[in-house]
Amino acid sequence: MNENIVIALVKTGIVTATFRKLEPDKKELIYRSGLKEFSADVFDRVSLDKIARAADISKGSLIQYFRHKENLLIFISEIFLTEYERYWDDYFTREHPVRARDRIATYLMARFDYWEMDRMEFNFYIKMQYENGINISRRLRERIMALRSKHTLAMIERGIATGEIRGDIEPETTALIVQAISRNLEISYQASLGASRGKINIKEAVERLTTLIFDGISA
Amino acid sequence: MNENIVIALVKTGIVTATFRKLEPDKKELIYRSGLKEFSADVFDRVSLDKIARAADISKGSLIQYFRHKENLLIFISEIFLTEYERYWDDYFTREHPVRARDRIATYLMARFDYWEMDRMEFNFYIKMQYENGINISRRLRERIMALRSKHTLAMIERGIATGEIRGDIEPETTALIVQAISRNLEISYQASLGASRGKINIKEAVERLTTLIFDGISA
Amino acid sequence: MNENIVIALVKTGIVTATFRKLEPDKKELIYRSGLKEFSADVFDRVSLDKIARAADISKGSLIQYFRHKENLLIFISEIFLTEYERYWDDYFTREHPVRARDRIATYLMARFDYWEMDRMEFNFYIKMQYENGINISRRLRERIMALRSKHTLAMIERGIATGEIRGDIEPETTALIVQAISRNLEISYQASLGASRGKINIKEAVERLTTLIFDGISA
Amino acid sequence: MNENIVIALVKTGIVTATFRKLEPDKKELIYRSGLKEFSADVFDRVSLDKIARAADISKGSLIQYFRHKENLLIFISEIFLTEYERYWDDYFTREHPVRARDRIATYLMARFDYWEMDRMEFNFYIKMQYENGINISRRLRERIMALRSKHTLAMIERGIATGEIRGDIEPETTALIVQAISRNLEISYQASLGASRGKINIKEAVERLTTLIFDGISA
DNA sequence: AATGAATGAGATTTCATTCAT
DNA sequence: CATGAATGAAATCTCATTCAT
Repeated sequence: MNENIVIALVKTGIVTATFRKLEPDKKELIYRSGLKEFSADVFDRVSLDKIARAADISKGSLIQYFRHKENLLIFISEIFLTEYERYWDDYFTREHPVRARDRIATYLMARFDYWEMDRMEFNFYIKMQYENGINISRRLRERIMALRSKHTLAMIERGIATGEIRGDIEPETTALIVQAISRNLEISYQASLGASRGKINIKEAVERLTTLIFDGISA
Repeated sequence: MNENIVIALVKTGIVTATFRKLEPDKKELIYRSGLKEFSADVFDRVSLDKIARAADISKGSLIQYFRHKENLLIFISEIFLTEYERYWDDYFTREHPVRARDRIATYLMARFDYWEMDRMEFNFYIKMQYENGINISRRLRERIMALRSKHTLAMIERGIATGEIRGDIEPETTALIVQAISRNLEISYQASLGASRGKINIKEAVERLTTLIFDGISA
Repeated sequence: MNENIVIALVKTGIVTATFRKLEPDKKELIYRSGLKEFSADVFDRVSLDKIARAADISKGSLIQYFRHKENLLIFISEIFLTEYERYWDDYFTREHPVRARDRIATYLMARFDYWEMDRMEFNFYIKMQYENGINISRRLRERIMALRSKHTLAMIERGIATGEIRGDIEPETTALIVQAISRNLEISYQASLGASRGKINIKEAVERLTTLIFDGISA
Repeated sequence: MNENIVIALVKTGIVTATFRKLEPDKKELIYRSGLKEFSADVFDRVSLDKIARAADISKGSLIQYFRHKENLLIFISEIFLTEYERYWDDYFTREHPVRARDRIATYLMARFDYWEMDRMEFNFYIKMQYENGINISRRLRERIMALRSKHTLAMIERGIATGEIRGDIEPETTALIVQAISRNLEISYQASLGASRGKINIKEAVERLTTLIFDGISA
């Protein structure tokens, strides 16, 4: 767990100094326990009792660390988002395929690679897509969306610059296509995880979709 | 309100015979009142009290008609879905543009026309996109998705038959592109309703997106 | 219990219509149970659980009748005050001694007669003298004080008019003497109830004090 | 802070030996911090956390010094009372007006002079007048009352001896008049501090009241 | 059949006190 | 001896569901 984030959260009053002083393992366990519960059900039905029990601490301690339920969710969202951002920072500093087409396909694959690393974070992400009535989740969604827009747009614009992607359409619209398809694929994928027909083959799907995105569906 | 659906719901125990005997107006009012509340907040935070008050019946009656909260949501979902299905049945029996490209653009526009007819149903639909922790909403989403897949697929296959749409890619994959983009547009549109920047111009967006879908993003 | 007060309280949202419809005995029992608990301890330490148990209803019902703890105390205060006011309205419409001195002595005695009728109400009154941190009790104190000021002042002014009471001092100041002494006597009396030395003999005390009030303590 | 009192409190187990060993400044600061909080709100709503923070010690230390919250209040009450007693011991050893009337007026004024010296102690005293549900405050009230009775009684009896105050009434009763009026004045005064109409002019009020006490309200 | 009063499970939150370091 | 983290009892309040009338 990124210590700097925790420090920042102490400053904004989301978590208490007491929490910060916990052993890293404990902090991590609390994060994981919360993540699990918030992945599994709607905000209102997540009970602090259960999270406390899973993290092997008392309800009183949990409330002492975060002061109230909302802060706990904010904390989890922040940790989640930080790790997510770092992953993409790493990703984009690395070298990538030169052809726009391959670059985008690789990016789409990487989206899934990330979730493969941590299934629970994926579930949390999906749940936050659905969660409503709580601003926290909306804010998280927007921040993730903004991050992705930034990346996608950069790729599109570079493609336009190299003459690989058409310039007669606003890059924002073109980016939207990529966004829509990847988001949809994610959700379908998650649904397929629980379904009987078996997992979607992501690699194949990404290849086919990239072809369609680039060449269009026209004959 | 479609009487046959009510009869079917009585059989499956979702609504009681007592409910069926109510005057059509009353049934309709109960449907609308529930729709409104379930559109406005998360399942857990919707209170039967409020719905009953809006429908001008007692909480006791409400529970007597549906036995419990979940059944009320199932009932609403079923009515909602039935109307939705009928709309599309009507739509596809009517004559439509001959070019595949226009046919799909017209279809996308019709998706929004539907919501324009009844804003509350749109809100309910969107909320159900987000609602989770309740299987009902998942089932509703899947059924809507299946319905759309069926329609999209039919259009795609006809396009392949007429040689307008490429046949080298599975029609399911091609359909997925259309699905993803339209779903994304819906959600962006709903977000834009509440935002300050003003409503998205649906007609223009649909045209641009159709172009991209058909011709691809390649230069 | 005065039905009109309950109606008025329903209008201001202090009690619910449901409460109003209860049988008089039940309402009375709830009043008495609350009175008892609020007499016995500070607001924060009074538990709804205990009151509910004493009134032989569920905690849920109690909250349904009053919505929250504060309202319950307001309700009790209002009923208490209404009865108190009615007592004094009755008292002052009756005929009273003609000499100012006797009139005031009789009034002071009546103050104790009232409490003798209902010991629990007396305890509640005393507790409200002490309760703090809650505006309700302050308001109650002020209203009782205002009522007494009105009465005392009227008697003083009449005494001045008949030439029995000195006119060189503002009637408000003179009234203050009577107020201070009666209030003090009340509190001493209540303390003596629990003490070992035995109850104060109110009649004698009132006579002696009236003499001093009128003639002064000078030799 | 009077060391002897602390020693006595150690013996009765109200404070621990550890506390006694603290530097005088620290002890004083703890006293003041507690005084402030207990002046400001009801016992139950005073939090040890806040007192500890104000006294710049840990909550753990606070509890180690006093073992529990009640003891802290007892400690504060004792210190408060000791200072109060010493003030009056000093006061009565000094020379005072020879006329009974002036002696009593001077005494009443001195009551307010005391509070002027330390507004927070005054607030504490007033709060203790109102606090209930805690025996400590009752005991404190009784002891203050007893102290005052003693003083007042002495003045009354001396007045009787010099023939200035009537002897046909028990001195206790006569003393009660003085007590009642001064207590009432104190409470009115404190209320006037927070009110908009401005502070009561104590000197004038005392003069008017003394006149009434001595000469009576008769014309 | 309609009503709405009664219920009680369940959730969050506060904070004195215990206790390990 | 000082510290402050951990605890858990207790309290209010919400609301779906039961059930008597």
